[in-house]
Amino acid sequence: MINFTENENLKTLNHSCAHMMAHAIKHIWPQAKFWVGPVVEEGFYYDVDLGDATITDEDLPKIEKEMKKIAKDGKRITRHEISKEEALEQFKDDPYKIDLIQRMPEGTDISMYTQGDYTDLCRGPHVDNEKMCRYFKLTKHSGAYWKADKNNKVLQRIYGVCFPTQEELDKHLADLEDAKARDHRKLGKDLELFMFSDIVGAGLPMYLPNGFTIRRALSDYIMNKELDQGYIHVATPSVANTKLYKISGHWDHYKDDMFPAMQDRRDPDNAYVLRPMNCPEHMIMYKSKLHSYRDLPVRIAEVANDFRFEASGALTGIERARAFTQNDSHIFCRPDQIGQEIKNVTKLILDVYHDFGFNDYRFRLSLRDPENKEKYFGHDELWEKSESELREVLKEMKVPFYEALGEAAFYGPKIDVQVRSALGHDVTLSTIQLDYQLPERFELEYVDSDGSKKRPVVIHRAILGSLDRFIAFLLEETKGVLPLWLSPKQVVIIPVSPEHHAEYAKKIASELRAMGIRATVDDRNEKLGYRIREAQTKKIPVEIVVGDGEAENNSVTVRRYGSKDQKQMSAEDFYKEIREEIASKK
RNA sequence: GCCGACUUAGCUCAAUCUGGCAGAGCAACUGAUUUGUAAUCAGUAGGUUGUAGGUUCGAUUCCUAUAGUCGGCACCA
Repeated sequence: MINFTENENLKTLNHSCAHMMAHAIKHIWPQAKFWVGPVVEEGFYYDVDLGDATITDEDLPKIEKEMKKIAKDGKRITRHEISKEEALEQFKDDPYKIDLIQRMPEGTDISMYTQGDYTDLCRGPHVDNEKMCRYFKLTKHSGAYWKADKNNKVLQRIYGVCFPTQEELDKHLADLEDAKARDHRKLGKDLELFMFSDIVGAGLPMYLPNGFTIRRALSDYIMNKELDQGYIHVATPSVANTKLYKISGHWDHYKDDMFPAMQDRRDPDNAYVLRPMNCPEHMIMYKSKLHSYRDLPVRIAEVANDFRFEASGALTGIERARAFTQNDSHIFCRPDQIGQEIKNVTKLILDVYHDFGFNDYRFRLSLRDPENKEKYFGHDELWEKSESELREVLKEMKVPFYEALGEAAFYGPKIDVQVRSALGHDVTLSTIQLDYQLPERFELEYVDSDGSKKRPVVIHRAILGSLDRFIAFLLEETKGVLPLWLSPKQVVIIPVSPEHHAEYAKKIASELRAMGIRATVDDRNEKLGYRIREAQTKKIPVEIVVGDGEAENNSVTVRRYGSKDQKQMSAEDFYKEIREEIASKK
């Protein structure tokens, strides 16, 4: 997918197109006042204040029509500069422009761009003439809070894309359509992986047999990886007393994002909540016995159900749900072990991504917002220390990363691994979080070599993130064609004649099942072509056809998903081949 | 939560704009057919049009509320 900010020519063109859209909007709504109209990864947008008017779906074609007219008219786009004072005078009736101008340094000249009867304040650059912006499409619109603050007025935001040629525009629009076909919500329905019900409730996924099979395979996979790395697995309850979250600090910081508490009917002092995360339980578990400095790190891991009352507008299939399953762990270590532990986790992440063949991900160092320090626990010195510890590890490991202010957890900075969903959402898949706060709040200790009590550090980490989000991403990456080892149905055996060959087909299936391979027989009374077609549309990785020839010499005819080639081989050879392939997780 | 839109059979969609008996394909079921690599034929059944109100002689269609879904915004420990 094209990133519009990466190509200077495309960026300029789209920015000019944003101005042309503003030009058109001004013709239709003369009262319109404009905020900003930048080029972003997915194209351009402009934020507009239309007074009491809001943009609806019907408005986009109207604006497009006016834009077409302006483009055809082909006015030159010209630049001139005025002083800050002149700008303030010229835009004195426009609070948005005043806001922008006032933030510019004293004494600087402000550049203005004029095209026909429309003039806008802008840094530029722009194309020479509006006629260059002929090949555009307005893609979506929405309300958007002024300055991204929900207490501010909602402006109307309109998104669009612009290309030098019609062909490129058409290609891009077709690509956007294709992306919709890989949406995990569509694949989840088509492949019968999971479902939702408005009676059960919004954001509460139910995994169907196929989806559950994938979850179990992923869960086994990651737990085995963790066992290799010295993790220990535990299970803790999905509800806890609110006291626990008062100690952890979540009650103050996170209550609004939790499901409402359940009050004990007999005891007004007791209430329980569905847990939004399982760190506090692991803290309590650590604290339940005395730890020697020799025993650290202790790596407590759990595939845990968590519940967060996400805003209704945030729910997105199983990518962001209100009930989900984290692949969570808390590493309790000595301060001198932090670097090595973070390195180990980073390696594990890279290892897992390699297993799944992921290439398109970015490490993000998530730091505190220096403008909003009161949002975070802990003093400056500790934050600076933690942030630089994480930064050092990434540098040392030569993992490319970028830094993002304001993305830290309230208790500490993070290393997040970001991926892009089919629809272009930037989501966190894996996370590593350094935490000095919870050990403090839970008064965790270990006995050091000199016999004194010391405070351990906690590293929170999730590799698959949540199984749910991971499945969503995996589906979109693979277009629903999962690797063999994860496929809910691995092999379907199709007897040429259900009447004559079903017995042999069932024999093959039962031999495969005895090896732990998920095999079924399709001996429905349908034509062979029909059953082949269904195996393909259900994306079953291996289909086997058996008839007289195969039954006679104990062989199978194998065809793989997406291929028209067939290969006849002995059943024994096939068993060997498929077992190796499953074991290799390819 | 905010702005905009959508919700019709198990699924994918018509009919809604302009109120007047709600249709199709696939899937399901029944029967015929007995199959060698992407859809065999015929038939049957399937709906208080998300839910609750309102307007109207009459509402899937118009209005209000509500739930869910979708695109963004905000949020995302």
